[in-house]
Amino acid sequence: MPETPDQDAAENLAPRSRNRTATRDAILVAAKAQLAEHGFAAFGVNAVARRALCDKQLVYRYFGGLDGLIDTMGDDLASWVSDRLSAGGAFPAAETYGQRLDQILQRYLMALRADPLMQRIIAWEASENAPHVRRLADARSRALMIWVATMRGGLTPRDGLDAPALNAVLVAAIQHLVLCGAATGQFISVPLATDADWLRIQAMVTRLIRAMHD
Amino acid sequence: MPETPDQDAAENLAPRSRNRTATRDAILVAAKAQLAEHGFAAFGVNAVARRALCDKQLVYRYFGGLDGLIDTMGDDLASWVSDRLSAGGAFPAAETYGQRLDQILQRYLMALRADPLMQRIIAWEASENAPHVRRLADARSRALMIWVATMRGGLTPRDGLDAPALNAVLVAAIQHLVLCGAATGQFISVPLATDADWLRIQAMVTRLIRAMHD
DNA sequence: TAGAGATATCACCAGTTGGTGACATACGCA
DNA sequence: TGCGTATGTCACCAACTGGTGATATCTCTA
Repeated sequence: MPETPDQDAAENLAPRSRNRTATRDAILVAAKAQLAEHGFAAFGVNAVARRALCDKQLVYRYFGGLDGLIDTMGDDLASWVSDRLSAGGAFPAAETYGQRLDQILQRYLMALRADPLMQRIIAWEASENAPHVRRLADARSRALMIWVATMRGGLTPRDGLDAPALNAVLVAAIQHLVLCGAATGQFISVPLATDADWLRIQAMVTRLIRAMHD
Repeated sequence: MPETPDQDAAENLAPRSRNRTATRDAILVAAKAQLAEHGFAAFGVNAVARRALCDKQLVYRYFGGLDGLIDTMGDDLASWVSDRLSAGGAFPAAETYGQRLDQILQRYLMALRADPLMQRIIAWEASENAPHVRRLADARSRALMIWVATMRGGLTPRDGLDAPALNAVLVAAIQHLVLCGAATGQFISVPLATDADWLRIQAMVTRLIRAMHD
């Protein structure tokens, strides 16, 4: 992921002096920002507290440590995911399952590209199997699948097609390309920086879905 | 990735007392083993030296620090990649570019599944953009592309197909699925543990290639 | 206004990290 | 044989980590 300049300054507006819920929120916000900007390698109690401009003791008091904090982030994630993914408004009508799947995956790709926090969580998920990561990843995965189920409507895939396997392949490809694109701007010599670059990938996804579903 | 029990014992056979090249090799072996087993989060001068059963000072003396060590690992990687990928012997004859691509990707998937070190490097590559990681990743990517070019033979993709984009999508999917499978044993509810699980994915890859190339 | 309870801060711990300089020891060459 | 050098070891540094107990300070209630 690209290194962004530190902006460890206070990202809280209110004075928030001696206000428990406000401090708690500030810590949560700081945690998300820290993870999004600096990745899981630099994610810890000290870093979060420093960023939230409060003592790390409060992280222990209000969340019971990093694990509790991560769990809380996971709880947040559900609504957050659907917010981000629904940001583009309702889908246009789709006649086939394939068309709807294409709409879903295109939107997922766009949302993921614009969302460093989600990228970081996915990268974390693919790198480690520590229990807290699992919980975060599960929360993310669950939220995603609920959203997909909602968006699918009454459409069903055609017979003789291993739809779950196809979905896995396409979602995995999208996630990996977004991660690598964010990190290095390319993938096996295919550029992944500009919108035009991504249009090639998006077109390929559409083409693959058409070939399998139509 | 699954946690494997520590086997930090000596993985060196010879007494290797006061033998520079042997010590150097031992450090290199230890570095690879450390990265493969415990991931990049636990990868550092201290861990490697501890594992190689020597003083960390020697890592600095013989490699000029972690960066030099990683660079040397990258140099090794080239031959290592082609060794692993060529392990299955020559490919059977292929009539079309699509058939050959399928053979290549199937073998890549198998090799990757069996290779924790490569998995770790890929995960690292997708997570960070630090300069040393870049060099490792570049070495890996370059070796892979050389191998693919060699294996491709004189076959060419058909017109009107964005072959690089298709390759990017398929390789990305394979890498991501292998990573997530190794870490959690599944991906969006599709199991990725047994050989039978992977057969579903492999069949889907074949099907996608056929649809695009034949 | 006085006190109690909540909120925040500080000081400290043991352990780890990356990194360096000084020292001991064994080997090979004169 | 003795000596220089390559090899290996040890001790140390500052900085950081996760984690905890004691203390200060504010706020609200009685």
